[in-house]
Amino acid sequence: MQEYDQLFKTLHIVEPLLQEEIKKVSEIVTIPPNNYIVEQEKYIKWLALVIKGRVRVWQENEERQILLYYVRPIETCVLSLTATFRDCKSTVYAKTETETTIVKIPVRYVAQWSFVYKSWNTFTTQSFMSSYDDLLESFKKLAFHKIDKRLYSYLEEQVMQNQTQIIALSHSQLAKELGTTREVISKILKQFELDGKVKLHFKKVELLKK
Amino acid sequence: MQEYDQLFKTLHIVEPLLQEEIKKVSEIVTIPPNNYIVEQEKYIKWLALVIKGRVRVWQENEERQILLYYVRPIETCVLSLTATFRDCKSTVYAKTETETTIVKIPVRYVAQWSFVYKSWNTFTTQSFMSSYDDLLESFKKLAFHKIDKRLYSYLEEQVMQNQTQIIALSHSQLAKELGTTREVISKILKQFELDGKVKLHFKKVELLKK
DNA sequence: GACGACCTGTACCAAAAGGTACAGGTCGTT
DNA sequence: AACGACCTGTACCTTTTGGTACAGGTCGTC
Repeated sequence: MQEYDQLFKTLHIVEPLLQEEIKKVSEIVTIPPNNYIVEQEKYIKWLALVIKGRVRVWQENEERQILLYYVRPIETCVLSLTATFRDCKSTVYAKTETETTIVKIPVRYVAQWSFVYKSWNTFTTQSFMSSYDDLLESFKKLAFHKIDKRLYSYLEEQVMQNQTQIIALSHSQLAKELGTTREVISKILKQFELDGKVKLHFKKVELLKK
Repeated sequence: MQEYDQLFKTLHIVEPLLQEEIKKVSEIVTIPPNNYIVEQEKYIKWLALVIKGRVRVWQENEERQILLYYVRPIETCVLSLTATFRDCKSTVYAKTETETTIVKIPVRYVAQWSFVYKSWNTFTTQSFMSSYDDLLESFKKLAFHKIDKRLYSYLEEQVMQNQTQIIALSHSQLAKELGTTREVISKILKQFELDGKVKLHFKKVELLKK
């Protein structure tokens, strides 16, 4: 299967035995947009590797949400990974944003392989590290930057990842990404527009190049 | 050496070969209070395991600080651990708060052992996971809770960890822990006192039992 | 016991962020 | 083209947090 070959190549999984095992125990599924992958307080039974599509991962409380990160091909959701090892409840939400294809690997193999196969060990370790660093960076931004700066960073990030100057999100969606309210986003965006940083369209923000 | 035996026991390091290796390549050092262990932007050459004492780990920018966590016996600083694996620059500060004894293990062994020794693998993995979860929890608090609630949580946390109702920190030290300013802390603490939640002393806060 | 360094409390003001209310716009559907 | 659902802009107000200024307290030490 072509999906597996791509997966192995990207993750540098070279051991034939490991490749065999993955093919044997995993399952490839395609999920429509707007479906939950993990829900808060639910147990996670498998590790998900995203092959195609995009998954949004966030935290929420009663009245707010805040984005943690997006999972794109081919990354793995590290939350999923920590949950995998501890076999415990998830404290975050993950939902598909586009049609998404994932490889599901049952929990019990994940830890065991990391001791047997060097490339699996490397992959899981690397995953952890980069996620930890990312989270640390997010923490710092949240602690020290005001919302306007965080919003601008967010827009830049989106532009870079999607390779287009248009961010197709409404103000209230942006508010959810940043853990704030619609009005705040509206005001800041309007100010950005006055400053010549963005151009506003209906349900779209265009980031103007400097 | 008694320090090593305690270390092995706590970390469940059972392999005689690994115990040998650790003794051979590591170094035990005792550091006076208020010394930096890692500094932002500096390369980390070894992994530190705290055997005795207490290390404060935080982030800062121009005008503020915010606590990430404390390292106590026997935990390891995961930042140190991620840095260990990626052999890259640290983005946080770590400083001893009391006289602290640490075991220094050179970077190059840490990754390599985790593939050879099951207990080392388990230790590093567990370390990662719990740190990731902790950070996630901190992120959530920072995103959703107001300062008064975060301050109260912080006080409760200190009481639990130190086994005393007295938190021996000045208002400005508390402000640094939570990434805010002295005045804000003073006001909130005064309100807590009026509410009968705490009793204020000079450079000390006493958390009253409910 | 006088001095300096640092701590605490608070009045007052400013900035940032959040919330209410409402006017008007966009767009898909019927 | 009319309706409803949702989006955008904004005036206005409140709450939260931050910053200035200063009065007075605590404590070590010389």
